[in-house]
Amino acid sequence: MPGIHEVARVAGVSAATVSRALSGRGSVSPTTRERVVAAATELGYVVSSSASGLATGRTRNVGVVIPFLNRWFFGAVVEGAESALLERGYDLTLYNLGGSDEERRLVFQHFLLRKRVDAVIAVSLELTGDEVQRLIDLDKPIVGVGGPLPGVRTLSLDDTELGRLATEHLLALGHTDIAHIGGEALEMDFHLPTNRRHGYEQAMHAAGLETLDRHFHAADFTMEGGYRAAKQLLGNPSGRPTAIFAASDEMAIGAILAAKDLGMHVPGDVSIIGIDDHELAEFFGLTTIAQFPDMQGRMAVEVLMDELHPGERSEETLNIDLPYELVVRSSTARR
Amino acid sequence: MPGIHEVARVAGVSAATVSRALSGRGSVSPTTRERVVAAATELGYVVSSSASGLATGRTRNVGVVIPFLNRWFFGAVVEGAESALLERGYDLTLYNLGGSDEERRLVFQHFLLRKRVDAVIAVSLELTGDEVQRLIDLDKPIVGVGGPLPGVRTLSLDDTELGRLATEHLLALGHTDIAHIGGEALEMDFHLPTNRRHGYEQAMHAAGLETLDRHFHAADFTMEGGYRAAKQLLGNPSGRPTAIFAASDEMAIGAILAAKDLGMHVPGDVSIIGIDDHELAEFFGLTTIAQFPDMQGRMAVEVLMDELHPGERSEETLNIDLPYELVVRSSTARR
DNA sequence: ATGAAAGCGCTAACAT
DNA sequence: ATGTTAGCGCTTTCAT
Repeated sequence: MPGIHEVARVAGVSAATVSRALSGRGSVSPTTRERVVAAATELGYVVSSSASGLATGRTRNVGVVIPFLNRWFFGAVVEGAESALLERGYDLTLYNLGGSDEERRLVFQHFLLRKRVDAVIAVSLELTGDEVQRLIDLDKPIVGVGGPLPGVRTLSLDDTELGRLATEHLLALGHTDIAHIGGEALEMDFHLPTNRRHGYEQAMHAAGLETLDRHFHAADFTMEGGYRAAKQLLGNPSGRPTAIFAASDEMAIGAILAAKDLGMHVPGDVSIIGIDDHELAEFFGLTTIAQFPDMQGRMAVEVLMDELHPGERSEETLNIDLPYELVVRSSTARR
Repeated sequence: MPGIHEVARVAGVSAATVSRALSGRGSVSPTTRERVVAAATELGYVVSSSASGLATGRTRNVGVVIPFLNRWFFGAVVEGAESALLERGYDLTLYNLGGSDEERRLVFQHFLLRKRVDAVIAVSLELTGDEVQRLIDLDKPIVGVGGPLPGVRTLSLDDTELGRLATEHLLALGHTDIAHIGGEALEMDFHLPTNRRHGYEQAMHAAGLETLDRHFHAADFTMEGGYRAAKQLLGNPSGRPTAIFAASDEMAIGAILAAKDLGMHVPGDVSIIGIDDHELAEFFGLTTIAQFPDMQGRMAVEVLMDELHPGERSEETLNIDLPYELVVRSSTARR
């Protein structure tokens, strides 16, 4: 493992010049640069990130903190972030807070803080004021995905608007008996389920319709939860809704399967819409509102880079609305 | 951000003693240790991993290289590895090779090598001899999950045995017309699909049965692929199989949905078995052979730690067979 | 058991 | 444009 001095020797220059030539900082004549690059390549030289990090205070490494990895949404966000970081020469170190509170404490007390990361991306995580403060104290940029987090730049969806849009799609198709499968309000998820439900209620009321208690069921964002909720909703032949808006695609797919098991046709007997554009949505012909988690990961990286390398225009918006898009497939139809 | 000297000052000792007290290396009297720990806690001191890494040559960081993140199996492996690493005070930096060859080249030439990781876990990845050699040259332990990799310690399933077991389960239930939905042989997946198919063939032949060409379909390991393959297999009422062994749960679930769409009952008209114990398997009542990806991640970490901290007994086995288990649910039944 | 001092490999002022 | 030099913050001999 050759060091910078060996490269310097081979190229016939000083270590400082090698550093400049390879990092692009400072000026180096084209010819020397060429010789240095050649020497480095020949020797297979790669900088030591510890040494470079110690000297500069920058690690070229970003910490990504998520509540679980093994869900479609989170996996996709991480994937997007990873590839965006790689392009910029950054590494991604992953902190999965899935487990215990102990795990969470550890990550904050020891890991994030041990000068290993230059910045943090917090996905769907409600950080305590204290946790945020520690990071701010360290001068480490943070960006939240799925915020908002107090005092932190955040990318988030307008969940109320999403709920409204989904409901309006069903209303526009002539449905009036529209049920909603919502999420249980989890601490970690901010007010996502509540906001989507509000959007649903607003759209219903704006259309002059009542929202019935028996047309709402809460589930846990899984296929099985959606299946069970839909069985309840559709089980009683009298007064069953003609359309269901589920707060996630997995629940919506569960609802489709429940309808089928009840001998109903989708969308003939009941229209179903979800939110996500989950990888399985297309296979099930699910109409949904796409969010783009991988793009969310990429965007988070871009925001960070703005703060890390304050160059041209750095937007000062604290909270950025994420894009979404209605994707109409075959699970919704006119009444 | 206090440094080690500040802690030393507060505790009234030298920096060297702080280092010893906090790292556990070298001897420190219990009372001094206590004072040091108190001072460190009070100041909120955390070591700089760059400085520590530079001084010791160890980073307490492990690189995990995977072909995609956003598949159940890989997510689970990473989750398992992450939590095992966290427990041991290690970080995990993630390299997702999903994308281009360029991405892969970058990761190997620049990232893994830039002295940022102490070891590498390669999941379901066929590394070239050259890639393996570079890592070995750097004295970085590697362990493969889903190997085998040439000259590398590997954890892997006996896929032939898995194929045989799944098939034998169906045979034991009295089935003789057993079809197989296999995987396309992908470069990245070693010979996994081929081996599972061999197991199927061996079990059939051992039972004195023929394997029919029309009872085999290859798919792409997705639900949709399994759905399509099953439609082919079951579409023709004459000569249709009474049981299907799919090489993955996602394909098996696709097959269940296909059977239902054809008006067939599972397991009444057709028994279906998969491999994985995917998170959705229970919901679909799928009989399957469980592999335990999160445990695979944990085991990979343990093997690495054995090499990183050669303590007591370090097994010299190059290739470790992973455990699996038949999980019988409601998708298989007697003929 | 503890301290002093050398250095891990690089970068960034400062000179030239 | 390039070289010299002084650290970055820790760990680890080597003394004591």
